[in-house]
Amino acid sequence: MKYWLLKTEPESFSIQDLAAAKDQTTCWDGVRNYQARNFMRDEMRVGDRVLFYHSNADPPAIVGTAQVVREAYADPTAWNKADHHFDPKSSPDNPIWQMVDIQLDEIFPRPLGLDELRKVPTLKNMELLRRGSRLSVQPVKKSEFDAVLKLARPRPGVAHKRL
DNA sequence: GCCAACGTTGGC
DNA sequence: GCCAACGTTGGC
Repeated sequence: MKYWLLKTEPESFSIQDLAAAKDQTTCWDGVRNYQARNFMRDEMRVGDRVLFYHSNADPPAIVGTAQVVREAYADPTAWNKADHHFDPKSSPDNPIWQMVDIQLDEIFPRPLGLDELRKVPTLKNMELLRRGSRLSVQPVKKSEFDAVLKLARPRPGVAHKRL
């Protein structure tokens, strides 16, 4: 099983939006970066765990977790002229861009801001915390994922409430 | 709103 | 295939 971090601007799609979605599931459309697409297309598998990150937020923070429930398939927003992420190079015959489906696991009791994450030794080399890191789909190490979960729990050993 | 850090584009 | 110009991302 692999671990990932997905970025989203909460103004366009937040973890609260995911919680309100049908089956608490959404397609992750709009990715228009080849490296990010390749991670989704080539490596993401059903059951992989996802850290949900709010960028351009106050504070920028990891706000919860999700899991992959459908593997990569064509992103139709790329061939919709009216869509903000329209790409003329993409078509139903040659989709280029792909997306996965994710389902909410939990919203953390509190957001884990960048400043707090930077204090955790285990997360020192996390891609998210690297200077100039802009990739919207990032691999996360198991040790990093576990450290984030530990930070999110109110107290060790207390089971979290599942939504 | 600034700007550093990237990715992409297009002339050559 | 180089690389300058340009656009975007995203923390601050």
